[in-house]
Amino acid sequence: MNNLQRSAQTKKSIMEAATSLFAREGYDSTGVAEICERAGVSKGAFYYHFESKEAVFLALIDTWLNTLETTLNDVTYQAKSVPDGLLEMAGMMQPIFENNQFFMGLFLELWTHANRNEKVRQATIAPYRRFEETFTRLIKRGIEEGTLENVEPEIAGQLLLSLSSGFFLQASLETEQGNWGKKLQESIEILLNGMKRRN
Amino acid sequence: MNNLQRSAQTKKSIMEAATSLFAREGYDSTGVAEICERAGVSKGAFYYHFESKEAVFLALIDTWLNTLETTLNDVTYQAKSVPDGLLEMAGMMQPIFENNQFFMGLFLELWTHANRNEKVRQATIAPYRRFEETFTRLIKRGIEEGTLENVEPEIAGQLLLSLSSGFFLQASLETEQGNWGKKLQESIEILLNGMKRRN
DNA sequence: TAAAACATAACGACCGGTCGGTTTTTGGAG
DNA sequence: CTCCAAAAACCGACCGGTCGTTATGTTTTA
Repeated sequence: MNNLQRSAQTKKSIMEAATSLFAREGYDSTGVAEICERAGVSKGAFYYHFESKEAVFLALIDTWLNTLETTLNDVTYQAKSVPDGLLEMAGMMQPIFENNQFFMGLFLELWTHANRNEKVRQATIAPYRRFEETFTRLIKRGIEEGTLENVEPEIAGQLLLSLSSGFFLQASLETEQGNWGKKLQESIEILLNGMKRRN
Repeated sequence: MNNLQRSAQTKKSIMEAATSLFAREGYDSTGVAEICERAGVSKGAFYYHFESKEAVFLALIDTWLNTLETTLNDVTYQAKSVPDGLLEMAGMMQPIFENNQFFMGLFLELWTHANRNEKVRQATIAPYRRFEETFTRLIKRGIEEGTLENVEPEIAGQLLLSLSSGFFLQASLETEQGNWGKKLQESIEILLNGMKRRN
C-alpha cells in the first residue's frame, strides 16, 4: 500500500469507529482511546490525521448530512407529482429508520451539541436550511403543477421538516422496530388530505 | 428557618441551578462543583440531598414532564371543539418556546440520555406515551363530535406528537426568537385543512 | 536519506464521589 | 425561659480514576 491508500484507510477506520461509538455511547462518553482501539490504530495515528476529537465529530457531521441531502434531493427530483414524491420520500426513510442504532444516536448527538458548540451549530444549520428550502421548493412546485392547495410554502416546508425530525426522535426512543417508514407515509397521507371535516 | 424549610430551600436551589446549567452546558459538561457554586451550597449539602448527579437529572425530568403534561391536559379538556383545542394548544406552547434557553436545552439533553441510560429512558417513555394517548383521545373525540374526518386516531396522534417534538427541535436550534407558537398554529391549520388539491 | 505515517508512554487538568469534622435545629428536662 | 445532647444539615479538603492531548521515538514509504 502506498502512502495515499494507507492514509485514506486509517482515516476511514477512525471515522467508522467514531461513528458507531458516538452513536451508541454519545460524544462525551466516548474516549479517544476507545475509538483508537476499535479502529485498530494508535493515538499517534489518530492525532496525526485529526486535530482533535471534536474535529472527527465535525467531519462525521459533514459526510452524514451530505449523504442525507443527496438522498433527499434524488427522491424529490425523480418524483412524477409532488404528493407522490412526498410519499416516496417517506418510504425512502425506512432504511434510515431501520439502522436506528447507528443513525438515530448520531442524529441526537448532533442536535445536542449544535446547541452548545458554535462550530457544530454552524456545521448543522447550513444543511438544515437547505433541507428546509428543498421542502419549500417542493411545495411551490406542487402548487404550480396544481396538485397542491395554495398553502404558504414556507410554513408547509417547515411543517414537513418538523414532522420528519419528530419522527426521527420518536424512532430513536423505541426499542422494538416499528415500521416507521410506513407510519410516516400514513401521516403524510393524513397531512395531504387534511383532518378537518368539510360540510 | 426550621429544618423543613431549610431542606426544601436548599433542594430547590440545587435543582434550579442544575436546570439552567444542564440546559446551557449539557449534563456531561456540567460538574457537580459547578452546580453547587451556582446554588450557593457545598458538595456536602448536594450529596446530602441527592444520591448522585444522575439523581438530580431524574428529579428534573420528573418535574418538567409533569408540568408539561398538566398544561397539555388543561388545554385539551377546556377546548370547545377539537380543532379549536389543537390551535389553542399551539398557542399555549408559545411561552415554552420563548424560554428556549431554559427548556429547549433540557429537552434535548433528556432525549439524548434517554437513548443511552436505562433509568432516564424509563422516566421519559412513560409520560411520552401519555402524551401520545392524550393526542389520540383528542382525535377520537373530534371524530365523535363530528369536527374531524374519520382518520385513524393512532396515526393522527403520532403525527401530532411528532410535529410538536419536531418544532421543539427546530426552535432549539434558532438563535433569534421566531414566533414558534404562531408557526405551529399555522402548521396545524394546514394539517387540519389538508394540502392536496381536491377536484 | 528525508519525509510521511504510526506507536507508546506520560502529563496535567478535571470530575464524581467520600469522609471527617462543623454548624444549625430540635425536642425535651430542669 | 435555659440548657444540652442528639439529630439534621452542611462544609470543604481530598482521593482514585479518567480523558484529551502531547512529546518523543520508531517504522514504513518516497
